[in-house]
Amino acid sequence: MHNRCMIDPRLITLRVFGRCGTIGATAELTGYSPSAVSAQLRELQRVLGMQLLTKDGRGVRLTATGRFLVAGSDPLIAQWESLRAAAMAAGDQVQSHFGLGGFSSAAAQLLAPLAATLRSTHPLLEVQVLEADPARCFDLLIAERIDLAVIVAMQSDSYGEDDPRFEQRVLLDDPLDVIIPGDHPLASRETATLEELASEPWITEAAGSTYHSLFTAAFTAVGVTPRIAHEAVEWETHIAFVGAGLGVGLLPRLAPLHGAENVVRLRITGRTRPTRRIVAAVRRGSIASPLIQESLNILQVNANRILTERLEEEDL
Amino acid sequence: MHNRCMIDPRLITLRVFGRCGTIGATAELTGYSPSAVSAQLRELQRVLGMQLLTKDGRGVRLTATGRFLVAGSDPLIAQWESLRAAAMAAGDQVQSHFGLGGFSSAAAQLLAPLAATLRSTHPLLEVQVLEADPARCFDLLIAERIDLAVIVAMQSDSYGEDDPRFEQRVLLDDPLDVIIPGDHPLASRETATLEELASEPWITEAAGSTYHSLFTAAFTAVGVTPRIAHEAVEWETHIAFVGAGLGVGLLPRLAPLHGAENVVRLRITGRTRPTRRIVAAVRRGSIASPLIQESLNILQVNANRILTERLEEEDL
DNA sequence: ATCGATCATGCACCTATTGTGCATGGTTAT
DNA sequence: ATAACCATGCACAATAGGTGCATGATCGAT
Repeated sequence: MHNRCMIDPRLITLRVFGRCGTIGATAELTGYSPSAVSAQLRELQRVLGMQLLTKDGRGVRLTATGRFLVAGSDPLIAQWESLRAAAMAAGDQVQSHFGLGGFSSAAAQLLAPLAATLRSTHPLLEVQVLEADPARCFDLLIAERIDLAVIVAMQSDSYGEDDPRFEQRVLLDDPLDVIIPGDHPLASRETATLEELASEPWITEAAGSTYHSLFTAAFTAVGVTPRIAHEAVEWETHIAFVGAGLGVGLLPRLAPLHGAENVVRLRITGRTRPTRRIVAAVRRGSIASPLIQESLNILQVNANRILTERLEEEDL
Repeated sequence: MHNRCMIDPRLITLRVFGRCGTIGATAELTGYSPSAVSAQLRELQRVLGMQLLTKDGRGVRLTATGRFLVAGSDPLIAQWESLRAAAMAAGDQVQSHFGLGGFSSAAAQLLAPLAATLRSTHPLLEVQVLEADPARCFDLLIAERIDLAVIVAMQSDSYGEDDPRFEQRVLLDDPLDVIIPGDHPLASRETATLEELASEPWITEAAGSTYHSLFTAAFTAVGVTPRIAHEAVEWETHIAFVGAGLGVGLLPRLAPLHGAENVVRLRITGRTRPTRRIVAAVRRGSIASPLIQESLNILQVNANRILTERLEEEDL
């Protein structure tokens, strides 16, 4: 649990606190107890001779100095990651621990094979996979719990493409299919357009969730406002709802149907073909690390394999 | 003893090892025991998954990866120092520990007043002064045992003016006087030239010492080769030798005669007036720190005071 | 060759840093 | 007013990290 190193772990903790703003959340994210986080930050202030935190209501918040330190530590972390990566590459060596993070369908389709491959090619490397949603993946990267995350890119998120803390690389654009009940008028079709389905009752995630913004973006692009009938979190649930005839929904191509009863998957055609962009994210500077490079290659190969399999599928 | 922070202390230890090449010397310099240094470096290799050391005869030496890491850590350290300095300045705060280093006459004339001033202006700052020769001062800076050093600049040394690990600032040029026995024919003079004293038996430090290079440089500048009769380490000893009539010697203006018997101090005039340049050195990046800035100002004020007192003296 | 010096390292042991779990006190929302 | 939440202090436990000494390996000098 304590594989952080080189940069004082208490500074890492401070950075995490800088993100989530409360001791409790910091503890949850870092894997420490709240008392430990509190003690760490107190000790950090003592050793640096800086006041970093102030009481604020029932919580605490960063002082100006604290915010300054958090922001200024970005290049420091990046520099270290970069140095480590270069040293690894120069010495043709590989670290002993490697943390991966990703959301469910990516974890199943991309992360699992990656972990398996790494496990066989580097027998004495302990690979750890954490399933987490994209936002949490970024937090886990900051907390140095994981070293590489596979996530869906989100424009609406607080982590921009050019965040100084991360480097990102597109792996694949995963199209969204539409799933409809088997007894739906369009069920015998192969493809459909969003316009054709505009008046259907839709099943989506709760507002603010990972895919909701993708959902709304897709429909605003075609200029219609879908009627949201039901909300579900897991794809399993989406599928079940559709199977029960409650409505229609979007399902990423990567998410398998598992031969669900009474559910048909249709490709979306027409002007707007919504996709989710799946990217790999690492801490800035670490991208040159041999292990990261190897992982990215494996991911890319898998992503390409998936894409070509789809093409062959379509050729049938 | 363990005020190092933020950058993993084991990396600091590795850097020190990179300089002195042996575990024992590293231990001496860092203040750890040899076992501790050995264990630290072993642990560092484990946690980084890199092989940094190799057996070499009865000792160990850095691998290519190790050297790479040591060299590459320079900017990392500088970046941290810079960040800390900026945060300190931004928050108008001051660290809790401050280490000073310097050689004897600088320690007496410049460092002691500095420490006294800091002690009074920052009552809860613990100031530590280490007397050490210039080369060791640089090592102590690397080892993070001290934060600021007052040293004589040496062109022949392995630490150049532009070393990426340090920043240096000239405090004052301290002229070298000549000291001769009271019964010497020139004893009644106020000044002398090096040429006039070329044939005297000279007292100097051992070859390779801090001042020996200064000594030879002065005489090569005037084109004569002095006869070195005796060697002494401490100025006290130099003075005693001269007082005993064993020869003549050079003595920095900053080093006091303490009313020694039978010794006269003469200013050196003529084409070549040897001086030793006294500079302050800090770890790169830390120069913006408020405490460092304040210290440098105090040092500069003291240096200027010394210079003006000399001018007034000469006016008499 | 032999002996002594020099180095690094392993081991037993000790210390103090740093973690957890629980209780407490202050602060906000219902 | 009461409940929920948040940070923190304290007793206690684990463990990282230190010292000192003994050991083994290598080199230089006699």
